[in-house]
Formats: sequence, structure tokens, C-alpha cells
Amino acid sequence: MKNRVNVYNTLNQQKEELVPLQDGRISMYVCGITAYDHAHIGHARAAVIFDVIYRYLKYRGYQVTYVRNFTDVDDKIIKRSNEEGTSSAEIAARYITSYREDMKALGVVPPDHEPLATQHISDMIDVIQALIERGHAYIADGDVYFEVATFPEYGKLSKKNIEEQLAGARVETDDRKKDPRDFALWKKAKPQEPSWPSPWGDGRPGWHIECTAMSQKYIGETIDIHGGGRDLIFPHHENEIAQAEAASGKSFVRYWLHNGFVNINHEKMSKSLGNFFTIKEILRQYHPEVIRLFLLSHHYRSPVDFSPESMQEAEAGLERMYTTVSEIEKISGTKEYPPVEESRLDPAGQEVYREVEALLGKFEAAMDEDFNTAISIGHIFHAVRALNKYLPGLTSKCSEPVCALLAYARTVFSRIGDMLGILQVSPADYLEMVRNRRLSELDITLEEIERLVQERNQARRDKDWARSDAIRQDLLAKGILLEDGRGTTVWKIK
RNA sequence: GGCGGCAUAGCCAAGAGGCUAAGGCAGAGGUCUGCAAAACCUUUAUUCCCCGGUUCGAGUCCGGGUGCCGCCUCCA
Repeated sequence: MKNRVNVYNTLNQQKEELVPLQDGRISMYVCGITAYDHAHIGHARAAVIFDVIYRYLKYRGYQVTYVRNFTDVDDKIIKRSNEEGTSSAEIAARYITSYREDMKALGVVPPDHEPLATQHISDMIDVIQALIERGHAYIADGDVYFEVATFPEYGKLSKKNIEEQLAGARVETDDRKKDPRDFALWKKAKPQEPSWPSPWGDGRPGWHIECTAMSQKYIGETIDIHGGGRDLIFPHHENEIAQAEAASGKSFVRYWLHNGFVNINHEKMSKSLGNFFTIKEILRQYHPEVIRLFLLSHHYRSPVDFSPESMQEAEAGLERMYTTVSEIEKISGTKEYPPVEESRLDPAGQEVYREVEALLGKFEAAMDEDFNTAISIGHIFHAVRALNKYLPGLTSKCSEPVCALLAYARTVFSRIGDMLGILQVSPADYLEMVRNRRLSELDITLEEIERLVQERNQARRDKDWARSDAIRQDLLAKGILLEDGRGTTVWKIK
């Protein structure tokens, strides 16, 4: 294999070489959603980031097993089901469906396994049983708690010492717990709540145990990559480590990866602040690839600010890429060509060839450094510029070596696009889609535009510049921008 | 209060000891154009929040300060 892949590991707070447990195979477990409401742009960020990591690792030749769970039993789901007078299973099913719709729309490829907590109750019971047997958990009136004091390494991920752990848990009132830090593995059934039989009586699992049980089932006792949002570091992932390592006696996760938040005005999105955007809302306004490009234009660990301005920036960037690919296709079509023969190209062509040839390597180098998609996108723009410089000098029908070069450029763009999940549709379709969407917001029809453009072209042939400019002004006032070029006039929505 | 993170051009954003500090948007000048637009070319941070220190050499490491954010309760 080529260069090594380095990842930032939250556990050691530094970048490390990614060395999987088994050569050539990587296991990934990413915490999914709690299905009690529609997913928001923050969920989209986590999904898209790990989607790209998944795609990239596969591209690098690893055999990847990717698991992303659904939490379908939980306080919030129960609360919602009681409010609506329906079952928590129905609430969960509804929002799992919603999430899957969103993921499909965003082009997030399905993980290899998407387990549901409620379908793994017996696996969780087994883990809890093992923890009790090993003296790491205790039963208290139908509840089962993990005894944090029996796991001295508790706090190693979130870097909390024992005083802080206690300070944080201070608000805890209910106490069948031996120690305020102890957390529930199993919760005794209450009326109006879903429950399952267990050796300790009817009840339901605590939140953290599902990831431990399901990751063990689908991956094994040690996972290579465990991911999720920063907010899961404590307590969720800290507790997962405690449960899993106490139960198995083995190291649970080799590399912990955590993505940053999506902010609104530099503040974390939250329902209480009302600064909350669902994926569905945003999809009504922007093409899914615009959302992906926006998210991937920032390093995954940094916070990103969601704003109309930054979305428009992403939209402009994507359009720039598609426009270039479109121009390439106008000249070379979409056929395959034999490999580029550099010696048959003129110096300008050779320069473009070297640029395109370097692109994939630079892309990989960026991705190898903790999946730096932001820098990889910078490299794409670099190549776009090289192509934009080269293309206008070509005639509309390319010679064979030039066609081969353009086809090669298409291949490289599409390969990179496949990893980032952008440039997945034909450029003509994309540009038309954008145009139609914007057109529907304007007070003018396609026919009207075409008619005025024809009329103006006649005026231009007659050198009636006054008339020509008047029509252009007129259309501009209605939001239509005309561009004369290549013997034809094209129009765009401003 | 404790812990963690961030601070780079008008804006967004890479950069984890050493070639001229990526890239995008916006701005300025130019090429092209009947004039425009688009595209392209040139240009826009002698300097990376401030003060010290380590080093032959520091946005990059260390100490202190300032500001912003997050976690400590459910959270991607």
C-alpha cells in the first residue's frame, strides 16, 4: 500500500497512523441517531463525514465493515409517543424512515449494518450479565448499574478526573446508586413504557449499552474506528469504553474520531434557541451536493457555521466545477478514450495533463492526513482553473490526443467526485436543474426568455445595439443574465 | 468552577518546526467582447489575537494574557 493514513485520535489527542487490527480490514462503528424527530443538518454532517471516510478507506483498498445504529428505545421517544398517544415503536419507525429518506437524498451510502437497539435486547442482556458476573455491575431494585469505581480508567477519553466526574453528577437525585457516577445498564419498567423481560425483571436497556452489544455482535470486541459527534465523548463514549472493556477485558476502540458541530451564528444548534434546521428543510432549498460540498469544505473536527452566505458559496463552487465538466463534455463527449499520450499533446495540453495527473495524488495526500476534505477541494479547484484556461483554446471537436486528455480529466474528476459524493449527476442535468429551480422563483417563463433572446440575436445581427442592450437590460431586471459567447447566447439565472 | 477546543487577508477556510502562508468568495487592474457577462491573467496577509520563552529557524512547540465556543444533563 501507498502512503499511510493518519487520523486524529481523541483518546490520545494526536494524529496517529491508522493501523487496523487485521491487515487490510477496517471496522467502523458510528453512533447514529435517536429516532424521535426529523434529523437536522448536524446529523447530516456526521453522516456525510463518515460516509466519505467509509468511501475513502474502501478506495484505499481496505475491506471495511461499517456499522451505524439506530436508537429506537429511549426517554425522548417514549415522551413523544405519550404526547402523541401512539407507541414508541411507531415513533421510532417513523423517524428511522425519515432519516433513511434524508440519507438517500444526501447520497450517503448505507452502512453494512444498521442495527436497531430493540432487536438486540438479548445481546445487551448478555453483556450486562457478564458485567454483573465480573463484579462491574450491581442490581438495585430492578435497575442494573455499572459501578464506575471498578473501572479505574474511567475518564480516559473525556480527560475527566474523579472530582470533575463527581461534580458533574452532583445534580443526580435518585439514589439507588452506590456512586453518583454510576450509570444505568438496565432500567426497571415503568407504566406506559415499552419493556422486555430480563433476569432482573421487566425493563429496558440504558442508552450506552446498545452500542457495546451491537458493536461486539457485528464487529467484535475491538473496533478500529469509532465515530460520532463531539458531544458524545462524554458521557456516551466514556461509558461505552467502561462497559466494553470491563466486560471483555480487551481494548474497545483503537481510534476515536469525533466530528465538530454545525453552528448557527457561532453557537451550537439547539431546539431551545430555535436555531434549528432539518435536513428536509435545507434540501428544499439546496441541491444535496451543495450541502455535501458545504460540509466538506471544512475540516471535520472544526465547527462550521451554517448560513445562507456559506451555502451560496458552496453552491457557486459546485456550479464552477460542473460548468467546467460540462465544457469538457461539450468538446469530448462522454466516450472512453485510450490512455493519454503526452508526447502527442502541445505544451499547453501537456501542462494540463500534468496538472490532472497530479490531482489524484494530491487528493489522496490530503485525505491521508486525517481526511482533510477542505484541502482536497482546494486541489480540485486548482485543476478546474487549469482546465478553464485550456478549454477555450480548443475547437469544438477535439483531436484524438486532446480527447484522450479530456476523457482522462473526466475520469479523475469523477473518481474524486465518487469519494466526496459530489459530481454524481451529468453536468448538463445539474446545470439545468439549478436553472429550472431558480426559474420557478422568477416572474418569467422559459418561452419568454427564449423569444427575447431570439429577438435580441436578430437585433445583434442587424447591429442594433440599442435594441440589443435594451433587451439584455430588461431580462437582467427580471433576473436573467445573458452571456454571448462561442457564437451562441446562453442565459443564466442571476 | 473544572476540563477540552478555537483565534490565519474584507469574508469563508487549509496549514501539527524549515521551499515564495493552499483554495473559494468579494475587491482592483488587464485580456476577450459592439458594449457587457462568463472565463482567463495579474493583484489583495513581510505576516498568522497579545506578551514572553525554546530553537540556527515557530501560525506551527512551551508559559502567561485576552476573546469566542463546546463539554461537565439528552444531544451528531
